[in-house]
Amino acid sequence: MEQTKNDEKKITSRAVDYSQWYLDVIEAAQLAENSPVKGCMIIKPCGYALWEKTQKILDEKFKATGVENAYFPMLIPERLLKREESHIEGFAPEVAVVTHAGGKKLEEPLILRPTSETIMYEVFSKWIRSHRDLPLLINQWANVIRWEMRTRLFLRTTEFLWQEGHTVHSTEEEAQNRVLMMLNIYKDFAENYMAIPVIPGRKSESEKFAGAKDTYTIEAMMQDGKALQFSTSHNLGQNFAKAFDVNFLDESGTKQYGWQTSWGLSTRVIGGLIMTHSDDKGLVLPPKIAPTQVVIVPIVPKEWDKQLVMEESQTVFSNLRLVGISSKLDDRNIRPGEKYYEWEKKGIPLRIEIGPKDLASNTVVIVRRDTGEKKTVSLPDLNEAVVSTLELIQNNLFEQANNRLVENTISVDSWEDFIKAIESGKFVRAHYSGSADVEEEIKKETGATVRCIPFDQVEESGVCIKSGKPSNGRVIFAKSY
RNA sequence: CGGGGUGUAGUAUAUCGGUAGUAUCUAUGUUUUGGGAACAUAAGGGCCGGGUUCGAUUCCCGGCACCCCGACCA
Repeated sequence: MEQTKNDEKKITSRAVDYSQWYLDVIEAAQLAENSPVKGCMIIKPCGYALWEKTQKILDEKFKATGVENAYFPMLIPERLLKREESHIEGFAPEVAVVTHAGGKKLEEPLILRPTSETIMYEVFSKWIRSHRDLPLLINQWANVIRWEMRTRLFLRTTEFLWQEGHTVHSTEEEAQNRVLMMLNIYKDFAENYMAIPVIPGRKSESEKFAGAKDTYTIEAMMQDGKALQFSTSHNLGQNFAKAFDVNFLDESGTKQYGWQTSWGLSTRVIGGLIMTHSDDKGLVLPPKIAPTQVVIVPIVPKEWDKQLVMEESQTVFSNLRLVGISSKLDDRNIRPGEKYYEWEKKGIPLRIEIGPKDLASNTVVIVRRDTGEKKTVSLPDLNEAVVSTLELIQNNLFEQANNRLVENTISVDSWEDFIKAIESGKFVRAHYSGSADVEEEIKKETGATVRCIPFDQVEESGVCIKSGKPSNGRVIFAKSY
């Protein structure tokens, strides 16, 4: 009991530290002083570099499946948003509206896109006439505005950056395949690049996207045990196609509505990255997402060593570039200890120290950010050692996060255990009736929601944790960001 | 929008109804450099408006901002 209490304390204090790291390490700041725009973020270069890397990796994967990039307007006529009933219901409370422009009141207000389904599908209906125009596979990198009541840096800001993919297919089956294909790309990105293990599954009725037939998600666990919806992929069915007249003539000349999907991933994942790997020393970046993978710190205690050490550092720097490692040579005139602390705080995966002692023995010292382990490596083997160590770091970070996820996921069968488990920050596998009312009740009493109906759900008869009604499988409950 | 809290230097903080202090950061100089260097000098401050008072950064009222907790959500 005492142990649990201490752990909770530790977790809480960590959660507080994260918000500090957002500012210090990632260099983003929420707009505050004298600004009417609340909860927007300024992403400075070192944070934006992470987003650029994300864009690069995803773009490549999208293009490999035939998706093309395009761009649509940020201003959307209000009437378009109203076309699909459940869509407007879901988004109306958080939409920002432009009522005046050009010095006059507008006849029809324009909304700032909270997402682009409506304006894109209005256009798609003109682009698509025949089954030969399908599938239509479009992605857009853009900003969107959602006037949330409460904001939180990176995880929920008024304006955020994201990519939103939108596709139209001639068959329901093809659309469903696309939905799962994109979810898989997100899972690959989360696990193999950001080293964040995720649980893929389907959203419950009340958590799904406004206007979708089904929403699929990958859910990650932060260090405090709370869930983060990493990204989602929606099967829109024909809901929007019917509202926006997205139709085509099939082989037999019959008019048919398209089957649509949409899928997105936002700057929220940068927050997730920080909250998954950071430790008490600061940020920890997995090598495959780190804009700078290695920092080289030359050590020059005596002036007469300086030239030799600097020359060697330059050589190491150039050699690393040859094997595709991005590195930084820190030749500032400050003490080495100060540099170590700075780069550790910024999460650079690997540090190379080069000094006179190393030159004498034709070696260098490499230090891992994740474990702090120091190793002496002979110069000719350096490139190889760096490449293999970065790989070890990448794998270790995933392992650590995955162990945490596995250890903190439990199955429970009684309401008392359920409450206890949720309070201690676990992912809980429990039986559930599937009714939205029951979910609402559980949320009110415990703060937990259905994160997803996992793909690995096993057929098993039981009774709903709250209502006692029969259920044939467990879903995942957790508190979430 | 409801409940609670806080506004002092770029940052973090202290004190006080009567000259606002410390650390850090910044600038310059000297000595330093294998885990956050030392000394010297300089620069920099009370959210906004009103009231009480001889005098307000302090007390009171109003505004604004920010933080935490709820409802909303990627």
